[in-house]
Formats: sequence, C-alpha cells, structure tokens
Amino acid sequence: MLNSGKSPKNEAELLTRAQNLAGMSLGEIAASINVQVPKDLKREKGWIGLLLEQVLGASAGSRPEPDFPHLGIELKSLPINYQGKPLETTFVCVAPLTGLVGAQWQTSHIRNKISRVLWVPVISERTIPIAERIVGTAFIWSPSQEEEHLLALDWQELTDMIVLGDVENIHGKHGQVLQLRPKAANSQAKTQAFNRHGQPFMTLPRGFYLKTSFTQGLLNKYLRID
DNA sequence: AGCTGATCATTG
DNA sequence: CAATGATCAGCT
Repeated sequence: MLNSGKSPKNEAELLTRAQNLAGMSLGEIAASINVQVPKDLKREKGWIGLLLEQVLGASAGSRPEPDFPHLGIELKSLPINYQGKPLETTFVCVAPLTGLVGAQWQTSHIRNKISRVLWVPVISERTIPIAERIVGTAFIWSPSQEEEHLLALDWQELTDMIVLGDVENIHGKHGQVLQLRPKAANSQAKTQAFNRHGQPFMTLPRGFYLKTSFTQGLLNKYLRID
C-alpha cells in the first residue's frame, strides 16, 4: 500500500513512495489515512501540504528543520494546472528582518531550506473539487549552479534593501526568481525591523517566495513537460 | 490571465 | 509572536 505515516529509511524509498502517489486523487489519499477532505481551502490553505506530509511520513510540527530531518529533505507541494504550469508562487520561509549585517547567502536559512527538495505536483485548478485533484509525478531537486546563482543574486538584493532599512519599499516584483512578500495572519501583524536611520520599528512580517517561472523551469527540466 | 498584497489554521 | 503548511482574491 502506501506505508502511510512510516518514516522513509532513505531518499530512494521516499522518492518511490512519493511517485507511487502519481495518478491518485487527494480524496483517495485522504481516505487511506482517515482524513476528512475540506470543501475548499479558504480556511485550510495548507491542507494539501499537510496531507502529503502525513502520507509520506514526514515529521509533524512547525519546527525549523527539514520535513525529513534524517534525510535533509524538504517537502513542497506544487499546485499546477492541466498544462503543468504552476498556479502559485512557492513559499519558502520567513525572511529575517534583523540581524542581517554580515549575513551570507552560503549560510542563510533560505539556502539551507531549499538545498534539497521533494516536489510533489498536484493538478489543483480551482474548478476541481479538492477530493478530485490528482497528484502528479514527484521529483527530488537540488539547485544547479545556475539556479543557485540566480537565487543568490536575488537574495543579496533583497537582503541589502532590508539591511539599508528599505524593507517597506520592497515589492513583489523585486527579484528575478525570488520575491519578498507579506507572510502573516493579516495586515495588522507586526514584527520588528529597522528604518533608514537605523531605528527599530514594527512592520508586516515577510516571506521569501519562488516565482512561478522558476518552478515552471524545474518542472520542465525534471519532468520534461512541454 | 497574471500579479501581488492579504489572509487562514495550527503548533511551540 | 514566529514558524509550519500555503492559497485567496482584488486589481491591473
């Protein structure tokens, strides 16, 4: 069956298990581990990701470590349309707004986070009921030299702006492959940052997101779609 | 139709 | 509040 809930021993086992989900509907997967399927994701935006974590045996919780700590692999679900195109940007992690002086890409949280990722595409157009959405072929990725270079460039640009106190001037269009956008419960949420004069102030928490053109490239490269 | 600011649930 | 999981939804 699916070996639901058991932690995979190694990378090969994890990949095999994930690829065995290809062609299955979210309803079938949910039923196999006795999980109820919500009518929509308006109030459970992370439901698909959590479902995949459970069926693949990822460690639960919101701890700041990979989903599969012993394998050093992060799990990411990727919503795509029927043509295999990403429907959303991919959230990576919260962006630190303080303590960045002297920060290096090589030792950044985001680099560590995406050093090795198990991507699980899900045909997830909004017109398809949640239970009927189909899982695609999963693949494991690590950034190529070129990809890492692009990520590092964007990270440096965004981080420089934050360090200079310009975080509030950062918009979604900054960066070629990486974006800095709000990541909060609502627009009232606040976290500390520094302004252009080096004085602390409270601002909206931000997160790093991979643009759809970037994840599209991964799909093309690993799945030969298109 | 794509973008980007806004938002929801849960856990530690 | 921060970090986990992301998608929603209005505007251009």
